[in-house]
Formats: sequence, C-alpha cells, structure tokens
Amino acid sequence: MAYTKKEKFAREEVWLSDIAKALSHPARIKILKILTDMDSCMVGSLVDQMPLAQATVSQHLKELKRVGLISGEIDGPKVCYCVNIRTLAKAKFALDKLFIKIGCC
Amino acid sequence: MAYTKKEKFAREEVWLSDIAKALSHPARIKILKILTDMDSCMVGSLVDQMPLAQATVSQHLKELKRVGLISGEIDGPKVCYCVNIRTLAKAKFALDKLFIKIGCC
DNA sequence: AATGTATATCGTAAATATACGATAAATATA
DNA sequence: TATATTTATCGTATATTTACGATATACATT
Repeated sequence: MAYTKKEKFAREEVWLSDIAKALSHPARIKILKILTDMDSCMVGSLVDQMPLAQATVSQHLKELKRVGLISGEIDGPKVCYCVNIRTLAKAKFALDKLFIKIGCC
Repeated sequence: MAYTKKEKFAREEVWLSDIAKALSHPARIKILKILTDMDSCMVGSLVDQMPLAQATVSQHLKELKRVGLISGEIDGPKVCYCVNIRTLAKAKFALDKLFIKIGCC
C-alpha cells in the first residue's frame, strides 16, 4: 500500500500539484523572493539569509530546480541561481485557470 | 533532527506555503473541481468520481478543510462540501502578490 | 429496536520530506 | 602542488504523507 496513485489523475492536475508542492515550504517561497531581491544570487549569500543549514538550502534549491522554477548557472566554484520566468508564467496561467474554474474572483 | 523550522519564516510565507501544500496533490485539485461542477457535493458521489478509496478521499477532504479551502455541512447522515470562496480569494491574492514580486506577468 | 447508509476515524505500512553533519567535487589562490 | 572556498551529495534520523481495510459514529428506514 501507499504506492502513489498520481498517474490516475489528469496530466495538468499532476503538473499543477507538482508546482504547488514546490511552493509548499516557506523556505522555498523565501528563496524565490531572495533571488528576485538580490542582483547577485549565489548560494552563499542565499544561505546567509536563511535560517537553515547549507545542505538543507541546497536540498530546497534542488526541489525548485526539479520543477523548473529556478535554474542555476555555474560561475567558477560558485553557482548563480535565478527564477525561471517561463515556468513561473506557465504556473500562473494554470493557477489562474484553476481559480477561475472553481469560482474565484 | 528533522524538527520543523517553519516558525522561523514570515507568517504570510508559512500561510501561503500551507495553501500550496493543500494543493500539492492532484486528488485535492480534482476534488475542488468536482465540488464546483456538481451542484450537489456529497462525499458519496465525490468518491465515485475519484480513483481512491473512501477513507483516502476523506483524508484529502480533511486536508482541504484544514486550510479552509472547503467547508462541510452536515445533512442528515450525509455531508455536503463546498468550496470556500473567501479562503480561495485570499489565496489568489497572496499568490498574485508573490508572482508579481518574483517577476511574473 | 434492528438494519442499512454515509462518513469519519483508527491502525498501519510504505513512501516521501525535512533537517543536519560530514564529505566529495570543482575551482580558485597562495 | 597545497590550501581555501563554494556547492552538491551522502548518510541518517525523525516527521509527515499517502493509501487502505476495518471499525466507529450518526442518522434513516423498516
């Protein structure tokens, strides 16, 4: 038991739920905000602004990367992350569609 | 370890991440859609349209209820659920704010 | 009162998420 | 080449999620 049944649902529902999952931890929401606020977006300064250990921040970055909400560019020994506007726009569109469908606004 | 650190984040980030968590499974997105499509919204007919056991659907309903996205009204031995537009609007507002902040649309 | 119907809750197994220290890998600098 | 810096990954502990069958609860009907 407890094998997932996500394949039993519509493709778009699965995709949107996956985006929602990526946003389902305050650390990841904060990371997106910080990446926007800073001009530079190296992991080091990101970690400085987060109440979490470096390994944990790295893990959260991985989750955001997984769904394509951010992408990282290697810059010497450092990595510079930024928000992926394309995915963001797709997510916004899908969310708007859902909210309209279920009677909001 | 693995104790949560969610309290270390801003209140609104925690709230929004919690809404996102509620939307982070396709079953729950589908439930919201079904509740909107049907005029009636009894758990029984909901379960009929879901590829999950009754106990599992009930669990998903509980999660949606937890964050206030739906509320249930007891009607005899049955329970009628409907989407809570208030919470939905609040969520939409918070999401829009986030998306605008992080550079979308 | 007994039985049926509808839903929630309990118990539980497996999977996934969260957090961290330690370490690896990759580059830069002395 | 040795050392420092930066980030990802590994290993691991604990918590949470997902799924279900079984059972409890609450109301209706016979």
